[in-house]
Amino acid sequence: MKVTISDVARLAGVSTATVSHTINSTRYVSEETKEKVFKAIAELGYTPDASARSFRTGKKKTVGFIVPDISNKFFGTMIESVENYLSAHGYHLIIANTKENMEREEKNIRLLSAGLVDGLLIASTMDDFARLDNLIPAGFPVVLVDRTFEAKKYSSICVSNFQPIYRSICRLAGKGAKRVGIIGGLPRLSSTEERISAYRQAVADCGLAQEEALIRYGDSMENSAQACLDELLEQNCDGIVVCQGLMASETVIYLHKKGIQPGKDIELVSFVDYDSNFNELYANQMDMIVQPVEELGRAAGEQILRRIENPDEPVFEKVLTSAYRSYDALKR
Amino acid sequence: MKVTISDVARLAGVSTATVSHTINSTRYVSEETKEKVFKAIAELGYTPDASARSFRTGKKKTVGFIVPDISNKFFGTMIESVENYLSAHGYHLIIANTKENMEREEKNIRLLSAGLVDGLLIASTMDDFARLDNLIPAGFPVVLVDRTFEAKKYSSICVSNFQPIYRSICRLAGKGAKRVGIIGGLPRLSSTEERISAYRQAVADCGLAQEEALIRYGDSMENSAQACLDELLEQNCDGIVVCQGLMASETVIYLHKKGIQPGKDIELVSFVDYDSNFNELYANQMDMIVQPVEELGRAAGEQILRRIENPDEPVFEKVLTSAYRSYDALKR
DNA sequence: GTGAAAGCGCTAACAC
DNA sequence: GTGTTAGCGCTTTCAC
Repeated sequence: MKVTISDVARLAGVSTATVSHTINSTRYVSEETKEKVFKAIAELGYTPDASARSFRTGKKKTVGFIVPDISNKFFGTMIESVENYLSAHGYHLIIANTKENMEREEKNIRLLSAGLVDGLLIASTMDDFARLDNLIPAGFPVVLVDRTFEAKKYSSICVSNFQPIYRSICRLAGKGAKRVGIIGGLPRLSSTEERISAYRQAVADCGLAQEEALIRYGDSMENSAQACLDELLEQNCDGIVVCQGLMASETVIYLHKKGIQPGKDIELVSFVDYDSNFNELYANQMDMIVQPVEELGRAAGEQILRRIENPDEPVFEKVLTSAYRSYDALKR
Repeated sequence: MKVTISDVARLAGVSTATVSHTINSTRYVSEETKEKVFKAIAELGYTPDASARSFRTGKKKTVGFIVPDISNKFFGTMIESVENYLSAHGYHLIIANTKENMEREEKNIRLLSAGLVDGLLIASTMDDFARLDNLIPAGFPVVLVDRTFEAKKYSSICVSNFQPIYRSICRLAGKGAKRVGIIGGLPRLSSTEERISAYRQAVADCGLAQEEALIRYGDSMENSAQACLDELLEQNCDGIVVCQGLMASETVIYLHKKGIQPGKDIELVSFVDYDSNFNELYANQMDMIVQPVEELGRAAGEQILRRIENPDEPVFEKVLTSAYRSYDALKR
């Protein structure tokens, strides 16, 4: 049978209140009483029941993380970093995978916010802020991660998308490129939108070809880059920018198969996933944009705990910057 | 304020019992009563409180997964597959990352099994079964994943380790290799042990060099393969077997940097992570062992739910087999 | 076909 | 310095 706090109290010859207070150090208990209590606990092998406790206190010590694609290295590393921060602060992490599917996101937010977690980290795949907002109970702690919305109702931790793209286009222009294509992620995401708009602006500013056919969108899942590449190569691009890590590795492989060498036959700039081994292999053939994933995760963990512990703090926005690794720097 | 079941009952003019039964379809309720109840629920925006419910019923509808390294593609894909199965069956997944650290595993098992989850999936990093076993409350549903122990006390889902290694050594021998080295994972793990013992046996059976210096161990985390490789190359190996995906990619990169080409200058066999893009890039230069990660995850989810729902079923063991991709098959 | 009420295990206000 | 006890929101037995 399950051993409860009353069993411990009985054996130790004290009240349940005293047991509770000894366990939680929540009021003074004399040394000798403490000792009796701990002895009884050990003897019975008592462990406080977490679900009774969270029911009583209303705190679950648990955070939910709505992720678009767990098996993606970018999010995998982020999850690791979040989990690391949370567990160091006594919280647990519940993962929900949406596979970039809005219905799944909807369902998961609903389930998790209904008393399962104290707060929610969301890397949303929603196209519509209102649809997301409707799911969230009033006052429920939420932090948006990696992807945000116009309406600044919730705190967010993102990475600057404009700057690295703008910079990369200018670099390609400086090296003589005339027709630079771009492969973006899902068009509905804030990150994609920012990147594409940076592209448009840079292409205009640098006097490069401005054609809609040079802008392609993948879905950032397995095998979505090839079709985009075919279309881009047909346009005789002399430069390509790839906006996501998985698609970047697919690009590299596909070009390799076609015998097209980055840095020689075509200029390539890619978002690469943190610590992906591709970085190493292609570091001297293409420019890389490396997002600070671990910092993203840490900051997200930090913010959600803040909001949980102090829900009335004003909305907070953090924008981190990516590292830009130019391959020219590596040639001597 | 939080709206509770009594608020709904009051507004609908029925008892809390009726509300509960309507929500859960747990006894007959007349159509008109149902209607009143649902109307009240909608009006108040009522959501049953998950933590009250799990406190009352003792079921959390949550499974914990103790993972050695979340950011590793192998486990990332596995987590995805587990989460997929669980969420389809109304369960949530709590992730705990141990970073191959036994103390962290200990702490996490203790925390999670104390009323936070209904069952535990463990890819254990423990060297000692007793140490693991001590942490688990009697009768608590546990399924071991990917790594198991001599004592068959818990159900397990693993991948056959002996066969692919044995086979690969024989293949290398058949191609004329004389000195085949191996890079194993953490020596304390069952998977490593099985692989190394397959290696020893194959090397003996095939008449290859049997030297302890040909057996090296990495820790399967970032940057652990290089040192092993240096030592192995010094031994003038003509073949190398790498027992883990991350170390395999590091191997490929390191050899590339040193100008050593797999399949030409040296024979290479690697465990590669499912769907890692390296597969594509090196498919015609080295043999690959691909583990059925998704099936592993699905089977693990299936088994843990079985044990949760029927704790008295006998212990179950499943051993899946890896795919072997020989690169010779690709040359015409 | 529905209601009343006990009680899951714990915390915390109140009392002494 | 410690004990008594109400009650968190729900499910479920028992009763009608």
